[in-house]
Amino acid sequence: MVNEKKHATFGEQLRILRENAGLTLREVATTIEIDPSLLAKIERSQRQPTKVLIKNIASFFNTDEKELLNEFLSDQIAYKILDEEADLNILKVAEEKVSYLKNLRDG
Amino acid sequence: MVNEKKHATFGEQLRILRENAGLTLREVATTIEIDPSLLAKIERSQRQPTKVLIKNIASFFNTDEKELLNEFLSDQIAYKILDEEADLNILKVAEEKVSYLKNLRDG
DNA sequence: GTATTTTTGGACAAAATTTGTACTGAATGG
DNA sequence: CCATTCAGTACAAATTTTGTCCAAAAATAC
Repeated sequence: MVNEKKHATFGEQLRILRENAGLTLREVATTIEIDPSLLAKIERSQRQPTKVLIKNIASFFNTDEKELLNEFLSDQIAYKILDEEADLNILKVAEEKVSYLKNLRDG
Repeated sequence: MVNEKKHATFGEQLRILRENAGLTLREVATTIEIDPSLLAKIERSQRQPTKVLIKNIASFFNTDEKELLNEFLSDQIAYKILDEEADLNILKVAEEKVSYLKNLRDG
């Protein structure tokens, strides 16, 4: 009862979307105009989607683009932490830096 | 009484270290064997330090390498959020994904 | 003032990373 | 069998990042 599917990666969520629609990689890939192999890699987080691609995916599956983009961005951060073996508390620090930098930039 | 220097960027902290030591860019740069211009850019967050460089900086200033590295990593995350104009809550999502992924990888 | 040193900023080649495709092989289902 | 789907590798092309050089600006000292 611990890890529901909620925090799957972007790729996993994409795969679920596709499988729920009962479509193959090729079917999705050709209509969004990329190589099926690339789509497969994206589903397995071996390649990163471009923003245009995320937009196309969102419209293909009729899901919210902004939400998909957020999923992708949080993926990137999660993977960075994993492969830097960084302490989770850098997230808190990062958050504080964001407001620090926003203050500098704006007010 | 709001923003103490605590959440300055990596570069700003580096600059503070250098200025507190009363040294010029050139002085620091030559002993850690980089171009002064590169060091200046790093202080202004226009270039990113490599890990080796962080190590050298830490040992030059006698500060903790791991801590400096964390500063740098949190910088990277903060800048990503800023230039993607991402919602701060992706940090929470990222944190959850980290444990999700760790679970997948390990147990 | 002007000379000297420090710092900034742009331009750019070199290096490193990422991307997307082609191709091969394994697995599955007729 | 044969056809199709997906995984996995290799690699050229594209993109991004890096580090240096140089000149201009800013600060400091004389």
